[in-house]
Amino acid sequence: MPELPEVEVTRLSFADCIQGAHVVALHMGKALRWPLGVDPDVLTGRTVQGVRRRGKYLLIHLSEGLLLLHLGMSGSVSFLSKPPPAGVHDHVDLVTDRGTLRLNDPRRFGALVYAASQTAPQATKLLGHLGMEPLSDDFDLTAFVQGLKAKQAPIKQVLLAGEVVVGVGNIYASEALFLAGIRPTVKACNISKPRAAKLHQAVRDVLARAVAKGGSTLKDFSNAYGESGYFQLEANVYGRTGEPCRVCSTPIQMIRQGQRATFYCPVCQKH
DNA sequence: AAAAGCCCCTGGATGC
DNA sequence: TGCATCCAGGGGCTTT
Repeated sequence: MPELPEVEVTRLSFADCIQGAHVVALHMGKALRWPLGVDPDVLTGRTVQGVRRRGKYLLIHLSEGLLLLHLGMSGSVSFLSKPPPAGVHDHVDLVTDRGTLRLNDPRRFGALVYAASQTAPQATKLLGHLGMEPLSDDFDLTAFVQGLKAKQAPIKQVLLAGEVVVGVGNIYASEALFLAGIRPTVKACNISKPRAAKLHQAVRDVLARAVAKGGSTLKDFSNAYGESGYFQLEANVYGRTGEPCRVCSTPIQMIRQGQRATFYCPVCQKH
């Protein structure tokens, strides 16, 4: 999926358009990861009050209740004033009087879930365990260091798990660890405070840069206007197995951690 | 309690 | 060209 930058760019691309709109209908096609959890018809007439983001979830706040939208691995949304007939992978149409928010998701790992409130069980189940927001003031260095101290797992997997910090997906986890000079296999609790501080900064930097570039490292990502950002941001290690490190020319290595690929430079990331 | 594995699903790339 | 295999941005759930 889309990692945090892509989700944030997606949010920015339709939040202003849909704010204040009235829901006309909600059409759900093929099953996504979870059922909506409510009769779609009950949403008709409610007002969209705003779109926020928590981790990789988009929170579409209604005059009553909210919709949790996740793009999964392959989801993208578009906001259309005159939507063409739904294609095979278009699974959600949130029709409003300002336009239709359409979810296209070939792999259907995405989800749209209704929650009566942010503290309702449907919401807390998905959001309750999430860690700090890396691009907000919430991302406190001391709390980050303490969070890492509490984890025995390899740092790459701790970043991915989203319990310490959210939004770092498989690409940016490798990229942030490269920037911080940390080997992905190191136990999180064994990272010294100064090195954790470097990682803290690296996570912020890599995500903020990607947002500024329009969420660009993903090869088939496009925002709600259908504009794509095809590898505008150069990866240092991700997907570069065997290619020379941009700093020291050592071939980049690929390993597997928790059935996900991890890339690193064995020289720049010694431990 | 925490960490590791297991799936969900489809399409594109690669290999024989 | 055709078919089989592998791989992919996530993450909740089940098993160790």
